[in-house]
Amino acid sequence: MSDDRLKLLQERTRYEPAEVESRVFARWEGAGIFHPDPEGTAEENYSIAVPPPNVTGSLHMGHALNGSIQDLCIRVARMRGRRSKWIYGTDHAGIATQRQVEKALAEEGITKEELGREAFVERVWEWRRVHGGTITEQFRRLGASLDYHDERFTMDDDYVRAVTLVFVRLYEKGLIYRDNYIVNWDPGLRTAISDLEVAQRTVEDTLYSIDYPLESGSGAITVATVRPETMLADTGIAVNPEDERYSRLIGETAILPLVGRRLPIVADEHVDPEFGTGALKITPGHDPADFEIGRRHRLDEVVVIGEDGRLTDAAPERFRGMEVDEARGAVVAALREEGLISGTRPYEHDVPHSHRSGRRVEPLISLQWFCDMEDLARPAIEAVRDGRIRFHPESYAKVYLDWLENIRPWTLSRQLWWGHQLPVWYRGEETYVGVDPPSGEGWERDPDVLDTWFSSGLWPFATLGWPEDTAQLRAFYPTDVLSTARDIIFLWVARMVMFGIEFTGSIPFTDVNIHSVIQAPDGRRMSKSLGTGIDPLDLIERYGADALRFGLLAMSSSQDVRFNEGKVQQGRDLANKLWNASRLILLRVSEVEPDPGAARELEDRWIVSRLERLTERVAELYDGFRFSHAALDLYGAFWSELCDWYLELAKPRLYAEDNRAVSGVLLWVLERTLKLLHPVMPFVTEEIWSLMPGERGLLAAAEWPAADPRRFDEAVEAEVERLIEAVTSLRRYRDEVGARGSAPVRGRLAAEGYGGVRDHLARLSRFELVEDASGNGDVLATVPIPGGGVQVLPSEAFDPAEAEKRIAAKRAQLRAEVERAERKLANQKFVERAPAVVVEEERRKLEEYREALRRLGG
RNA sequence: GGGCGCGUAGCUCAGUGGGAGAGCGCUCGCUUCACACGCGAGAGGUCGCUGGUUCGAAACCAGCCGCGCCCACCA
Repeated sequence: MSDDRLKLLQERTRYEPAEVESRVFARWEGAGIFHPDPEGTAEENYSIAVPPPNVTGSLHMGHALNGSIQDLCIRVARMRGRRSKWIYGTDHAGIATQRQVEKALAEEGITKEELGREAFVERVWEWRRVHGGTITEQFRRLGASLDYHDERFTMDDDYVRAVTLVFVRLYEKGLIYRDNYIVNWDPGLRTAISDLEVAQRTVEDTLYSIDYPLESGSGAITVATVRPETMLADTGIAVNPEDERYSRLIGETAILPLVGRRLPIVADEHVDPEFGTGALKITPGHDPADFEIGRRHRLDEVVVIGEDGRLTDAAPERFRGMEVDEARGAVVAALREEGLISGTRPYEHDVPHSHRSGRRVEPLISLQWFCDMEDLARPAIEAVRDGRIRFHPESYAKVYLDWLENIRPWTLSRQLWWGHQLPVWYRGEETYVGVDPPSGEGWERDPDVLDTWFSSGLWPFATLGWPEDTAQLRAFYPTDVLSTARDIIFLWVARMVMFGIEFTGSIPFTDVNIHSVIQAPDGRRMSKSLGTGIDPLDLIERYGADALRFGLLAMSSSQDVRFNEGKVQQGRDLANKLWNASRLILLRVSEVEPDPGAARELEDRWIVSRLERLTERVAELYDGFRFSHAALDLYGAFWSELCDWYLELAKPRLYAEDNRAVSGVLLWVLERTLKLLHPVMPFVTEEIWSLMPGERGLLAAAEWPAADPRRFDEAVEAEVERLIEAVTSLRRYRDEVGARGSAPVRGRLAAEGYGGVRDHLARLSRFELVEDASGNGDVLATVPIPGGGVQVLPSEAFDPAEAEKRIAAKRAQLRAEVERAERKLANQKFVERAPAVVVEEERRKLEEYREALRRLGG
């Protein structure tokens, strides 16, 4: 080791992530291990496509968690010797990005309309040039081993061509079509949005009862509505066919107040006779349910609320041009005047809101582009049903299947400027859809762009060069794992499966990992607007990237989990402990090869056995997507078994003049530990790896260890287990009797089976074990240990009076245990029906307690 | 309305049929030559409630209470 590195080890008693991380990251990138050559087949290689972050976004806790998970997977695969590519890139994020730029323009006092489409789009590109690199830099800080050399963007020319081609092919297949259909209109963004971009919110409304006179003149039919202004677009009334109150009115006609339109009264199953008056006004133009009913009964479709949120010319003149809220008041007032409002009551219900703008969605009939999903869904359902794609946890397969089995058409077009413009041109009545613009004069291109998630659906293969048959595609598609939070299972995961199968003939990945949602510490959603967000970069600065990674992995066990900074601290402590354990080893060992075969002593064979088991367990947990268990098991095994016990047991030999044998074991132990921990904490492990003797290359590219069951040793584990129990028992005694400082308690070993570990027992418990045969006269107490006890003899270490009190307490405790076990064994049913081993174990314990009690003179 | 998940130590969470666990916090003791981001020893829980299955339930079943999320065209 070079002198300055040696000095660093000697002097630095704390691990300092800030100093290490950038240096280590540069070594990884310099070695090119994140950028595999596109060779071999996807079968033998390994790949993950990152969920592309919004191009102008910055790293939030969800990114940090999912980044930690994916990086762990990629690093394990890479160490297993598979050519591993973590596909990187960013998403143009249509609505989100357009809004950001619009906001920035607003601050300059310009609207996008003043700028014009072309100039506006140029501004967005400019925005991306300025802000687009932020999140990439942040992923580096996290240690993410993404393939940064091969960064994609959903608005790259190649990517746009792939998107266009997919649209054209689906159009040619007849799945994409243009239609007048009821859509979710976002009045804030002035665009149609899909069902998945709508969220229900509970709203306090007024439910109005309105009388609609019958044409026959024989009274009126009363309907209930929370949207009286939409009555101007009513084209029918529906009642339940089973509802006897209204059966005589079916086929009759009502007259729409304020408008005078004739409204047929129809029978439809959808109407709930129990609700309101049991009569439903039908507004096909402004209510999705009414739209369906209207189509079933061939009712007229009238649109009175325009895309600008104002009443259209289809409304009576006095209401035209009014905003919706204004119109509501005006309509109610007009109805009141005519005495047609027969009741009002407060009414709480769920109302669709735009996920993006937060505005109440205005359902209206609009001419949009749609994609029929049923044909695409069928094979995507099959892929999960037959297990070619597996969800982790499994329960999400059901969520996915339920959605696909009831899938509805997808509203594709968005009235935005930033995004993939539809490859559609019109000329009079003609429509042209194609990859290349039409020839001839007079064609006008559809101004709309595609839903952002349309291009996202192509992510795993469009990033690799599809539709060209590229080496990248052959080497890395299909990918292996897709990891994400549950909120985009439908928006993204399902659509990738559908598009993947449709356009490549292959499922896009085999395993879908759905990770926890991390909430704010108080249980609310973590969000910037609520002020509940916690910045992962801030945590990296305070605790280090390894600490953050460990903490996030450790806390992400169930569906939702509260952010717990303590877990990040635990990660920092672990990194520090690892650093210090390494200092102990590396500053003392002889320069020998790491060698588990050098394990001769009991404790050596014990730690080797334990680490082999840990190796097996960790691989199981990593492969089973149980990352929190893996992180915490590694923590526990390293801290307790390795540091608290093995290193303490090995110290005397490490400090001895000839420490070659133990050095071989220690180096092997360290090597194995670093490898197992590397996917969780890549920086600190890589740094320590570089300080180990010998020329060993990068840990990130080192060979992943396979557990060797031949080195499992139950007998040795049991023996050390006994030793640990005995040491703990003696230490407890010391503590209880108030033994002073490091003064040894004198004692006489009166227990079987400690021949080989007598010195360990004495040293770790701070007892002086003497061979004193001078009778039992001065035995102050007997401390029970497995297989016997230790007779305590007078010494300078403590006051005997204290000891007597303690023994009395212990006797009482043992008597209680004996009684409990006796009671259990007296139960005939237990003895007869419980498995023999269980009963036997209970008998064994009883004997043990009796024996211990007897030794204490009870 | 349907579905998923959660309710275990003061806090955040493990534990899915054989005597309640971890980290933090708390108490006591320790300048023990890797680490005070440390070492040692403790205290602390009728495992949401009620029934049931079982020799045995925190775990399995049923019902209830509370909380979170997703899906859904009762105006």
